[in-house]
Amino acid sequence: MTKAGKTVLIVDDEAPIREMIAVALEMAGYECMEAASVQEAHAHIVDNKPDMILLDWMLPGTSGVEFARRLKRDDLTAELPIIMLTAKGEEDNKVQGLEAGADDYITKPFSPRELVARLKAVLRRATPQGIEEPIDVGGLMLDPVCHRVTSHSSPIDIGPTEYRLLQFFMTHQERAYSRAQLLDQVWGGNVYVEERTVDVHIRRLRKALGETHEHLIQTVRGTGYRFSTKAS
Amino acid sequence: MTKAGKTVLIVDDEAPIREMIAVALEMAGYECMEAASVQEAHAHIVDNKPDMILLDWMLPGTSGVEFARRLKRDDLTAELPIIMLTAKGEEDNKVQGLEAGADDYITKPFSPRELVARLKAVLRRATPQGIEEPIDVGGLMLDPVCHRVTSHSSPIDIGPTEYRLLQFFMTHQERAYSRAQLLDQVWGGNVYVEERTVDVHIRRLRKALGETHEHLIQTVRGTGYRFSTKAS
DNA sequence: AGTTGTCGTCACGCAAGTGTCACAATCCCG
DNA sequence: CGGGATTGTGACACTTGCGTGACGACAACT
Repeated sequence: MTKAGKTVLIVDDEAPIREMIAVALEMAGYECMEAASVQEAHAHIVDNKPDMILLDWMLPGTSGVEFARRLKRDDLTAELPIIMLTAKGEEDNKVQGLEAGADDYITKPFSPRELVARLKAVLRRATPQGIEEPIDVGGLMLDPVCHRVTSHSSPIDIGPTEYRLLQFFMTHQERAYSRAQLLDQVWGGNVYVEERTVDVHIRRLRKALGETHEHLIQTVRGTGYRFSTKAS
Repeated sequence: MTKAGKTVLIVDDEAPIREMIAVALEMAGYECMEAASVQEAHAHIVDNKPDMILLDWMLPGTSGVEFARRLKRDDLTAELPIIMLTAKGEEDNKVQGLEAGADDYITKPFSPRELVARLKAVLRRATPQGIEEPIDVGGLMLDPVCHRVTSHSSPIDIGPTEYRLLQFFMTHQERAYSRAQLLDQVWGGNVYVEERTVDVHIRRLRKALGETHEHLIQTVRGTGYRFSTKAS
């Protein structure tokens, strides 16, 4: 299961360094964008909306710190996580950097491994999860917080895909979806799988739900499937 | 009902300074205890359980930083807020001090007012050391006060990390956590370790719990883990 | 010095999950 | 009541994720 690769904007005036970082990050499954100056960076941020920024301390023109501070002041970009890069021996800048709003701070040289690890940590902290309420439909309950499905409080064991499928259905009841739509919504956009694969997972889900609840998933012939409490 | 005033332990080798600080704090409504050395301080911490520590940078024998680091490493005292005191001109130590685990940092000389303000801020931030009741789940008991885990009153030997992991689980039952979330909550946000490390500690914990209780920690495939009394 | 205990990482192997196919069952419309 | 189209179902190989043991690094203590 490939999760949606996060996009990272690398801001550094030295092209080789940018390249090196980009390669490292792409190997770790991230999307990369590069900018050599604050102006370029700003443009990227506006129209490509990266998930986080790697920002060099020393930059021509506006310095990195200055830029960081500016980003943090702007409401639109205040939430954007920033990791500052700095050359060795400038450790004193650390406090200054963090106070400017950077979320973390790495001194060059660093190992790709460390970079990726910190990046992960920062991104992890930055993504809050929506408050999720349990959904109950006639004794069939799905609790996103516990990641659990129960039928009259006895647990139902299903695989990850069936879980996502059921969750999607329960949050989108009474409406018919084509196999293509389900692939988009449940499997995630850019995966190529046969449409009939949906059928198989529907089958597995029905089986797991048992006679009590399987009728909730209805076949809409020639179209797809539908989750409904009303009989068809 | 304990009295409202928080207890502050002042650690400094110069008696006049300790006195001065003590007077200032008592006027602000705090209880004070004084220690001239690390040994004294340690004794006070163990049997008087102060709410926070004012720690001088320079101390005879073990230095203040060293002491702070030691306190933060020990689970029993890790939550204790620390404010470091240092003479002017040693600002470079700031980073070092904060990294050792200090929560704030004041340079001498300082006004009583500033001291009290910062102290208040730190105390406010500090996790309220709620009355820690033992948690019992089907014979498995974790006692935060004694820092001990027992299965039907026979002790279970686990490492610090497994202890924190178990404590987190027992105070957050029934809910599924990703490895990333566990790293945040149990390891602390600013640590950079592989996510699979969680697996290993889960394993060690399960092993230590034995067949009697290991089923309490459930694997949520594709997501993470969950502590639950209900069967999966 | 050595010893002990804990931690983080890795490599291997197994088991669960996934996607695809072939065939059976069913539907729908002429 | 055929016959083509559509969906249900079981089986299969392939992939992925997790459990597990081992190992080196490091710090604290002897």
